[in-house]
Amino acid sequence: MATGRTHRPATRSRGIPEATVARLPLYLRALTALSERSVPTVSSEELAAAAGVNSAKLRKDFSYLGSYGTRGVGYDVEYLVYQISRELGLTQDWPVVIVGIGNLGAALANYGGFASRGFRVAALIDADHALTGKPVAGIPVQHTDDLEKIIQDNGVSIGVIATPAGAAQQVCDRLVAAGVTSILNFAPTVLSVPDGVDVRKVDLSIELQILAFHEQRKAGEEAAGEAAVPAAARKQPAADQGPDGDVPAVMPA
Amino acid sequence: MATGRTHRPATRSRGIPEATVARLPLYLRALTALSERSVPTVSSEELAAAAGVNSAKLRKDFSYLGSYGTRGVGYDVEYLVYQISRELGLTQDWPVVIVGIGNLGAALANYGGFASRGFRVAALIDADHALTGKPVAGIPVQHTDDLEKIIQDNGVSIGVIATPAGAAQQVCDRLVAAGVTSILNFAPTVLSVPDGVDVRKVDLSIELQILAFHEQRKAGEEAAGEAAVPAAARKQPAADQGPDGDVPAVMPA
DNA sequence: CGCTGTGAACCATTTCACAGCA
DNA sequence: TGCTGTGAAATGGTTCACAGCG
Repeated sequence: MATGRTHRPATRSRGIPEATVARLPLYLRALTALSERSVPTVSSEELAAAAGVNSAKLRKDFSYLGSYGTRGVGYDVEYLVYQISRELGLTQDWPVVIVGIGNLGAALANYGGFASRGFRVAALIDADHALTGKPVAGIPVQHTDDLEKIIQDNGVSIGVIATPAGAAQQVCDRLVAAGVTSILNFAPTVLSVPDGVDVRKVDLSIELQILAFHEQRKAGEEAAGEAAVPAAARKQPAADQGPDGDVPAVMPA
Repeated sequence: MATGRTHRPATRSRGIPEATVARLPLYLRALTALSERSVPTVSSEELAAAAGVNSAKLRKDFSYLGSYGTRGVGYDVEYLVYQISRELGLTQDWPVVIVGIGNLGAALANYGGFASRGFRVAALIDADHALTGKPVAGIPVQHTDDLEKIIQDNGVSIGVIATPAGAAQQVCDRLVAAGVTSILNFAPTVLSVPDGVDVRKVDLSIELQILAFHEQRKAGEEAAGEAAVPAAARKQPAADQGPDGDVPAVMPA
């Protein structure tokens, strides 16, 4: 979900639904694997299984791109790989900067998945002078002072923020001012950006919390009756009121 | 969204929409920040701004939890923190294991956001004997051989997979067999799991590809020269290199 | 009066089911 | 005949707009 105020009201011309765009990389990955095994064609059923979706959805998705299949046969793997790559803009080179070279930033710099598609880590940037010049994943870290120059010299339009939360907005502002128009944010903060700038966020803690929600519910169902919930809680900075079951509760204070 | 074949047919009783659940951690984070600043109450408008959503959505979301606000006033911060925490299951302790202690696994182990909520890193597991016993983030890495025992001894129900793609399904199967019912997957693979097991995935490469799609489109619009997005993005025309020739993204390890 | 809570309208996405082509 | 491509229905989510309460 793009976070920024990026609600393009009506994506003119080739309006591909956002949900479809989000699945294209999935199809691409599955197709790439098939391509490596020299599989010439796939049916929507097979490809859907490999991508983890159902076949009707896949066919509908592809129908937004055009009619690239052959009835009675399926899809040509190589051809589809190319079409999807092109649609995603992966047939061009995307220089990317990573700002914040801590544990996570270093992991990202080393992540093979970047280079393998159209992405290229153009620079690593950190505010810590002690890191400046030190190579991480074979690339010397540069100092934040030079951020603007780095962006401009490399024609970077995509930035990755892996700084602590406190620094993220500031870094974001500088990236945007320097010309970056797409940001992948790993810092646990809501970034505000001007219109026209896309932000996507990845938040580990949020993902875990969503899992916890479902996990909790499973535990509840399991113990059919009430009064279940194992030895719970160790958290309680909560408000005065705070039994367990949801009392019709009225606000305290 | 949860990836696994986890279509629970009818979430009875407290049917909180998935989309709402996904936003609760966002609200919680914003509320926690307010709580730290000792702000007693917030309006839906203010809280929505802090969480990066609009106020109508926020109010609708909260209405699924119950009526925790006061008309004419707003929401009591502490009380809401408690209610949302409880709803998400964060009032209990969730031991988590991280499998695959490469760059990413180490970054995750060091990630403060885990511990700060109800999550506790119960164990780090890796297949590399050279790592066994070595402390990462203060926790000694254990060997994959002991995976089942570790899961059971610690009562772990949430597992994080940060292994290379090739090992992910196997690790997943073992985790599930040992009793794990929620998985956060960082490996670029579609995991198949039995019903009742939730899988969420985080894929860096996919996020970047989605950004690239929008970025490419911006470049196109710009060329059309309209009274649109001023964004001064520039990117290398880039050699429209071959359609394929890319390697499957493999996670660092 | 101000702000929450919520029915109802609206919009996006998914699923169904089948027509139509190779 | 088999599988794609796609209208149409169903579902899920968002936004509107205002009634109702503190």
